[in-house]
Amino acid sequence: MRLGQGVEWAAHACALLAAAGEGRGLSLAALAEYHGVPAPYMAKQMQALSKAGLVRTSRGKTGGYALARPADQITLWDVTRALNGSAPLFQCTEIRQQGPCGAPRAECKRPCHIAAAFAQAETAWREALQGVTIADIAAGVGRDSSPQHITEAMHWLGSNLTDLPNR
Amino acid sequence: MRLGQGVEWAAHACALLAAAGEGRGLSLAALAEYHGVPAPYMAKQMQALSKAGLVRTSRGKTGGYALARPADQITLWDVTRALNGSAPLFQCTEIRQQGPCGAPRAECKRPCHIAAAFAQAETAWREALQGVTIADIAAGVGRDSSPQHITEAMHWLGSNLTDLPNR
DNA sequence: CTCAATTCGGATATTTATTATCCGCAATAA
DNA sequence: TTATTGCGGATAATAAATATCCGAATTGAG
Repeated sequence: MRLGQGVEWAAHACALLAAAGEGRGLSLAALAEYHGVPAPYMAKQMQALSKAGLVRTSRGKTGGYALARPADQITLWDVTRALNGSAPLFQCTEIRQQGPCGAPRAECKRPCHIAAAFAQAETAWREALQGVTIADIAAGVGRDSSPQHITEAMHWLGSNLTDLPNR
Repeated sequence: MRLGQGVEWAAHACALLAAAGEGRGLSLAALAEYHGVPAPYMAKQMQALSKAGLVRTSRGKTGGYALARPADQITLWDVTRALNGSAPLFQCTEIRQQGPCGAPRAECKRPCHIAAAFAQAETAWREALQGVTIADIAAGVGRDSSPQHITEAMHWLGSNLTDLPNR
């Protein structure tokens, strides 16, 4: 089992958009080029973010993507759910009701203990992701990078930024 | 993304073996029949449990499976890892090093912040599963079942149990 | 001690989901 | 109007999970 790598791409894209600043965005081509990934597939991830309301878009000559709300109000869980869906990791098929000694339906009002345990574990996972925002990620990256690298990246950003209309 | 249903089957099988008692086991055919699942595929799950050392096996005329250690020393994480592997849910492909502004290797000694956040979330998930044992599951099932159902299941167990050699 | 019954174990097809891509349509700014 | 951009559905290629089979090993009975 493995989380789709689209989640990774989308998270990096959000972090980059956070660095772009409020109301400013990047085109799909710029996002794909910055991360060195194929544009058509990156498009799919960005569309998912748009559909989930995490980014806002503008079409046309100066179109592109920008964060729909401040970076400290977008969590990694939001991104994960947008791309990977919110379906539970563990899906109970109620095999306790099958077989020669299957439990009668009357005793199955509450979920199976195994399913309940997995649901609780998944909640712990989700809450951990909800505690990390895109702003946290962006701040961390800035802290780890050398001033030289930051200058280089900011220059690249400056020549690719686009102002999005005030929604 | 979804956890394989083999995990569910294996967890139920372990709970049933816990009810069988110390040193007693069930054949593959019995395990499959009890849960109403195809035997050949159940075999695959049991083999994985055996390979991970969670159950011990005995071949021959009176062979079968039994728990390798007390049920309160086998956690749901053990079962999950045995069947699903211990590979991380989120696999970082280090795209921060790619593209025109790729981070130099010298700044990538520590893991990417996004990967670190997912690793932390996965730890929370793992620790939750480590806190639930097969004994907990078995006790919970017993608590939820009617005396009538328990009697029925115990009778079925009694006519299918097999004593495994003292390893 | 031999043989036959019964089991586990690894290797093998089939099905399903994910990944990756393309092209026509709608929308926007110059 | 026109060039440019994102959106959406449809479509191959790839990986994973599912389901199954047959050989090897072991045990109990004869």
